[in-house]
Amino acid sequence: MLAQVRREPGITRASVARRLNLSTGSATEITARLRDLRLLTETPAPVRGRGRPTTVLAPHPSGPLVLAAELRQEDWRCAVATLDGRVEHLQAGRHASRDPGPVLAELRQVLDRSRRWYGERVRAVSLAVAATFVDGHLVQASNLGWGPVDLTGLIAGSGLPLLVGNDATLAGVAEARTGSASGAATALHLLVEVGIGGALIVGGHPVTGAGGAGGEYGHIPFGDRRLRCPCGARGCWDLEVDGRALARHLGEPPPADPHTYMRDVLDRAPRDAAARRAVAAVARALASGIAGLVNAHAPDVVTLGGFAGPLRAAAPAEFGEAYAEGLMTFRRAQPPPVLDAAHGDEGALRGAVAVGLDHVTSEAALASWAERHPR
Amino acid sequence: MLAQVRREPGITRASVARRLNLSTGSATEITARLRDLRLLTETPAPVRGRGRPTTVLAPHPSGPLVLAAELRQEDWRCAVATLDGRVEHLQAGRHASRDPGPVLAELRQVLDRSRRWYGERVRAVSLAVAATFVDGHLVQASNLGWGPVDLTGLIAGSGLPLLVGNDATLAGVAEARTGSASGAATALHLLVEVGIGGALIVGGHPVTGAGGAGGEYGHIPFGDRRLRCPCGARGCWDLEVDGRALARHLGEPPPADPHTYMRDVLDRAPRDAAARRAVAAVARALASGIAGLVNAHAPDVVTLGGFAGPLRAAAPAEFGEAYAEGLMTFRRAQPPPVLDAAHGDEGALRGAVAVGLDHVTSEAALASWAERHPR
DNA sequence: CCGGTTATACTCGTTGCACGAGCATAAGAC
DNA sequence: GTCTTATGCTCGTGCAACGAGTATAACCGG
Repeated sequence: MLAQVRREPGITRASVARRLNLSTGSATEITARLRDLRLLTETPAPVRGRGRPTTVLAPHPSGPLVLAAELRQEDWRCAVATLDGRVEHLQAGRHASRDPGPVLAELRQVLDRSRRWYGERVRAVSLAVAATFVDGHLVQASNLGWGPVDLTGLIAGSGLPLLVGNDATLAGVAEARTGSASGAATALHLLVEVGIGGALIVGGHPVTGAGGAGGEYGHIPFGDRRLRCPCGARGCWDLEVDGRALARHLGEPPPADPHTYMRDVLDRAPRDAAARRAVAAVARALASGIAGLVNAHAPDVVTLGGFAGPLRAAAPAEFGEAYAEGLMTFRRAQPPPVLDAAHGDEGALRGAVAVGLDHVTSEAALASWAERHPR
Repeated sequence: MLAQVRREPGITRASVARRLNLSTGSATEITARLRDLRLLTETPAPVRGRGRPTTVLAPHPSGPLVLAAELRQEDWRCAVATLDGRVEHLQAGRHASRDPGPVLAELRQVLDRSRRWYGERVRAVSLAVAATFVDGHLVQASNLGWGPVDLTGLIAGSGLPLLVGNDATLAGVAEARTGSASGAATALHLLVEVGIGGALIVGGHPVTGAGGAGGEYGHIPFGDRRLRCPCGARGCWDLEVDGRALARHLGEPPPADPHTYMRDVLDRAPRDAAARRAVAAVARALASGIAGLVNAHAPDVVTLGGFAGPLRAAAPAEFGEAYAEGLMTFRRAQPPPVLDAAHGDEGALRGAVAVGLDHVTSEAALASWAERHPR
């Protein structure tokens, strides 16, 4: 029932019962239990037509919460979410420094303040970072210029679970749950920022492999094997689809900030033929790689985040052509649609919220919540 | 409990109870129910040490069965399996023709005979074919030289479910359940025959995407973009890792039968320097692609089927080097082990059995079985 | 304003399933 | 021959959901 409330916030009790094939008796009983546990409340629903009015199910005003935060290249954000998945932004800011220490100290302050404010209601803290994680440990964040960093200090002493995840993976989760890929059993999300990240989402859950270290789609060798990637491998797709690739095509030196560089080139592409050609080449590399991944995984839908959408928009013909050419013939009749992400740059944060709520509504977490709120 | 019996055939009732944290009362009750339903039988277990002797749980002698068959390039096989996953081969033979009609007619005869013999016990028919399936329909079997073929005729009129799957995918399932990758949460299986197929197996289930059309790992563009693949795309990995690739490296024309050709080249590689070099090049292409997939999916283990194992064995140094070079630096400390498949060329058939048993032990199928065997 | 219609909620007895405590049983150990 | 150990069986208990029947709250039409 909690899952249903999350899928359709503002749903009425009667509809939930229908969706879950519950008898009215069971619905009564279950809602009463959830109300007593301070998980849900019922408020009279606006009446529509005949029949006895039903109630709208909503998160309990003193029910569990998830704190979610996102660390991006230049800034950070913090938000709080209720059981229905509604997100309220709390605070945001630019990093005070390029080093992990001050950045984490600032985030810790914000999290501490929020925890004090919401008290026992906070049941999990969920973090999205543009970084590679192995077994919940940040091993590398090339975007932020960080090596291995211990994030557990952010909530040390609170006893709360700290959930961490890659930003592209979490954005993919958000798209699959409530975004452009909602309803798709298998979805592929690709996020171009500096390099390319992504995730295959099956049944709403990312396929992240051993230790959650999967989703490094940027390091599949779709590119030129003569190019060495900072990751250590050769021919990485990463090198073909971001600002560094644009600079190579334009015969310019590698940009210090590939992110800003790409924005500039995309901006001037409509007027500048050379920029237009470079963008088209990158769009082709993106589309042809996507086609390869579609061949391998047959997603129902592909979603594009970050610069991936604008790249396609800037060279739609080349993108479409390379996508079609890269597909196996039998897939060309009904290729998976390639859609722009619905969540924009909120995706990673909303994905972190989703994962946090998954945890909070897990069997075990609900049991521990029930112990604290007896009767 | 049925799942546990399948995971550990020959397990005793007492151990099952321990594994599932069942009280002795529940174990008594559940086994009694399953016995009455003709799903399990209990036979006295060989005594070991003190204590009251327990019983071994085994499939009921008139319990449900799965018929499994595999269609390969030149031959076919048919087997029957009980709930504990034990497989008994029934019949095998070479194809009478290269056309689907006679081949399917022969297989249909064999299946019909088996169905008559086992009667109502047969609850599913599961098929492994070296082919691409979309929504359960065979759309292409380039290996067999078939286009779209309707397989439902194989069991028409029986009312049984026909489960179909790609051979590489099913072999991967077998490896993940009971083979070299058993216990791995995420496993990658790669099968080299003509071209390369594979599957990512998460929690024992293949990630097959929309309509089950995934797993076409051979058509990821890891290769030379100038080469056009029969599949319609360019630069497919397929073209780099099979007999056709060996022929290109040896400067010979594309072989009519890449399968036999590869066996020949592998055979003479120890004596023939040119063959050795060609094999090494192919082993490198294989390993470097595997490394790319490991970067993307972070499997716990990679298993090699078909010619993939022999290719590595013929050029272990080159394979290992290309594998390591293709990995992201942070993965090199503990790269996923690359193991030869444990099931050999039985993999696909055993995978088909596994999928068939999954179906037979599903909630719905057990309910329908229970209706037929009341009390 | 009042019975009829409709949609939903509440009550209560029933059912299914597993648990746990206590007792029974079958083997080896002393 | 008893003791110990491991397991199986019986039975009363509890939980969760169901279904049938009843109650309630809105609209509708006269």
